[in-house]
Amino acid sequence: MLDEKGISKAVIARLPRYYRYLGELIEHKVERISSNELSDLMKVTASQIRQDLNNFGGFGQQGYGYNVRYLYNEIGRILGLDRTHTMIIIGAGHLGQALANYVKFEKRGFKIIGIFDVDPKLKGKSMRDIKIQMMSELPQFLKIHRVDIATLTIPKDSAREVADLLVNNGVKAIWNFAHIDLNLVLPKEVIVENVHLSESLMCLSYNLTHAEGMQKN
Amino acid sequence: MLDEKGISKAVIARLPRYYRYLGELIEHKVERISSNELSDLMKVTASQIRQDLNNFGGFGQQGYGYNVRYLYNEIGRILGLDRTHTMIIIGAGHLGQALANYVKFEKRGFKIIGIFDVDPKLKGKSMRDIKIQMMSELPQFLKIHRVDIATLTIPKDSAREVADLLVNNGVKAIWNFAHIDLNLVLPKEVIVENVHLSESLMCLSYNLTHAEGMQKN
DNA sequence: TAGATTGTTAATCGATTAACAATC
DNA sequence: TAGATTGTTAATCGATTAACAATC
Repeated sequence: MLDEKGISKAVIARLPRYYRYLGELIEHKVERISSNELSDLMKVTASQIRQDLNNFGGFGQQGYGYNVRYLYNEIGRILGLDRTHTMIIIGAGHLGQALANYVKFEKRGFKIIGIFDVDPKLKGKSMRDIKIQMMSELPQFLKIHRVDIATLTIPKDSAREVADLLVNNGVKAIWNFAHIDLNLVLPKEVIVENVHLSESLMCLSYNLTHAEGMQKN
Repeated sequence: MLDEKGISKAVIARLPRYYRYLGELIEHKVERISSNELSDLMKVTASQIRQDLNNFGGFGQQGYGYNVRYLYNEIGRILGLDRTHTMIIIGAGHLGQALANYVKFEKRGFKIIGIFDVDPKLKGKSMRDIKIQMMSELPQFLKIHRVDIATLTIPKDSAREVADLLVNNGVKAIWNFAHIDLNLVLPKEVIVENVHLSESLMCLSYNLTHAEGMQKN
């Protein structure tokens, strides 16, 4: 396996999309594909596909192209989808529920082992066979269970405090839906992936407002 | 107002974050800020801040910096947050409910005027005073109401068909949560903003898997 | 006025695309 | 073998950063 260090964020962000298209090709029983055919399908340059993949190793064969299933598995491995990641969800509101109920995550190896909320009304209730626990039970839970990823679907005001608690109890990665840049306030070795839905909607609004004069890039 | 055409996606994507920080500064009663102070706060270069803002006009003053509230309002205007956008939600599952219940969208001018689903069990039920309607009622609804944005929180398999229906009935922008690149299958003048949550989670997984050898950029 | 800080041009850096030799 | 297509180097393009004159 070649060195996978120093890969740019842009490349990494494209991998899941390659993975998705390859998965669909498998569903359609396609066995091999050239960078040119994939380029047509995904509307990116063949050059970019080859460059991106060669960051991680030579997965293709001259004169043949890429074996779809092999490449799919390799990208899955690069993305860490060949392992199981344990996950907890903090915040059992609608968004937390939406994520907890999203079955496909389980299929990709993200196993939800706990759901937490501050609301006493939710005490004892369950989501997908997982009992909702109170936040006060979280520290003890973290002492017993290894948690790879904590998903934060809580209001921004409590996000920092909760994130600190998680990090102090050994959580190494946070999937953050609160409107705060947790990466700036947590130790830099903690992995934070921010999902800012309102910012996505604002970009849509920008494009809608400035329609007709299509922006480049 | 200066020309706002030809702004790169990277710049646009940063505007909501400036907007958020400026909003917080207003909450903290900060009246003025220099690109250098904002740079410290947001961990981007002062140069980038000045370059980004100057794509849209000179909002600052030499020797003074930027007036926080003025800049906030200007960026809001650039993002189209000074108008009201009508929005419908297609798919009243957990994610659709999460978005429908997110009060802040309303505050920013995104007004939900309809929620649709295929599930007859949801018929007659309401979310935030908005009655859930059946998909069969959608075409008629679109003839009566101007819809700026359609939010798609439905499975990927029906997404394309529904998107076509929306576009054929005059919807110009789609906020897409289904795992399909609708921008590639719809007419190019239709504005599509994709939110692929599973791809975000995969990036997190990548970083977790390759931790210690931190990636650049 | 002097000091501060912008707006903007120029320099650098990195990412994307093109080209082609290597090779299946 | 001949044709196809990769892996990889080189060229281009665009985005970021640095520098500084303009000016409040």
